[in-house]
Amino acid sequence: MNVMNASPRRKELTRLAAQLFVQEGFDRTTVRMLAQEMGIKSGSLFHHFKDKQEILAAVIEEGTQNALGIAKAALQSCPNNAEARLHAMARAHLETLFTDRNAHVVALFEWRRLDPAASAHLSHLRDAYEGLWVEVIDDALAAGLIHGDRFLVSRFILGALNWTVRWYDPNGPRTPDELADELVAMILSR
Amino acid sequence: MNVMNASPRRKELTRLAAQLFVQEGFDRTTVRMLAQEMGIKSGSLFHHFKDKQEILAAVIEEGTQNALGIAKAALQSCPNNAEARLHAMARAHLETLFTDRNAHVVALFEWRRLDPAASAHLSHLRDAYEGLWVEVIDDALAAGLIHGDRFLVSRFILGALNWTVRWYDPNGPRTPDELADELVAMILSR
DNA sequence: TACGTAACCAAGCAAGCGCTAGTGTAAATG
DNA sequence: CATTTACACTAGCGCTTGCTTGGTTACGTA
Repeated sequence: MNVMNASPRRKELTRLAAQLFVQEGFDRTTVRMLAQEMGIKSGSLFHHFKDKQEILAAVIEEGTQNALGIAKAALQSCPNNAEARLHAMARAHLETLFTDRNAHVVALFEWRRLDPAASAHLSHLRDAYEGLWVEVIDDALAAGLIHGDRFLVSRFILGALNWTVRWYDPNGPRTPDELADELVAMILSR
Repeated sequence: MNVMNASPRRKELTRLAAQLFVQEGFDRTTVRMLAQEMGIKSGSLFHHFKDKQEILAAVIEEGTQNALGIAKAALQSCPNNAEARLHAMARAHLETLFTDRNAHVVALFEWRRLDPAASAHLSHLRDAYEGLWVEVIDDALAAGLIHGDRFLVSRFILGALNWTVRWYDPNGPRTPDELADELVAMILSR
């Protein structure tokens, strides 16, 4: 059963689930497929997770916690000026997006499959993450680095960044950091 | 059966299907739900479409054809300079995205549910549409309106635009045109 | 009147779904 | 040593799924 634990075993199972959810989509991933990937029988799965929903919630929670941690760390260990912080957030976003790709793709594209309770709980986490962005963008606007409506600017930036999961090839010539820098360069006023 | 026809009846059914696919997602939309929404019984559905897959393909084809038409018209009826064309494309993109919202949301988020044959066929249509964008962006780069890598710039712009379906409220204070103009303003070099 | 065709329906099949119940077992805990 | 805990198993229930079957109805055309 284990509602909120995070045993190594459960973490590993969550990782495998994320992979399958990305490959097949949440709805098409059956508990039998999950169990097979995990090397157990489908019945055994419900020892680790209360139901299929909880697996989805675990995947998304894991990914978002991770993103929050990486972003906070990036902001603390970067020069304290608006431009550096903007770069740091963009880089952190893409870094977490591609090191933890499966979890984030699930969070981005399967969020609607969460039941209301899980969605409410996880919304707080996501809001905390987006709060970091709002701060950084406000600073950049105040510093005159970019202009426009703070709401629109942040949505456009996050949209451009999140959409990268649809086309970016990690084995291609560009690193995620280069991607982040190119985007920031594109929107900086000069 | 009717593989490639576009009778008024079929068009209307396709429109209703798009709405349900957005509401519930393709996988969660059952043929019984579709039939009920259409005011017929589930068996009758297969008189109009060969299978559930074909309904999805019809929705996406309809939407993409529409987008292509609107974009071409917009480009032809706008001043022949790089900046005007960039504005026109961005506006056309958001116009079609929100007048034909359901079909486009399906195209963006349920594309992977297409079987390989339908996907191959529809990819050509989508490539034709993206070809228009590539032209316009190349012109804007050549004119010095924006800078950066042509590939990255186009992906970032399309990402920011497409992501709007996740947050934009058509009943809010902003029009799609204003959205498009704000995005173009954000990336123009000055 | 006779025919062709588009549109529809009632009924149901085979397959697959999430999940439960009950059991076995090895390791950790008292 | 006795008990609990963690993890895995088998078997299958109850239900829904996409789709098929075999037929009826409405209507334009010859």
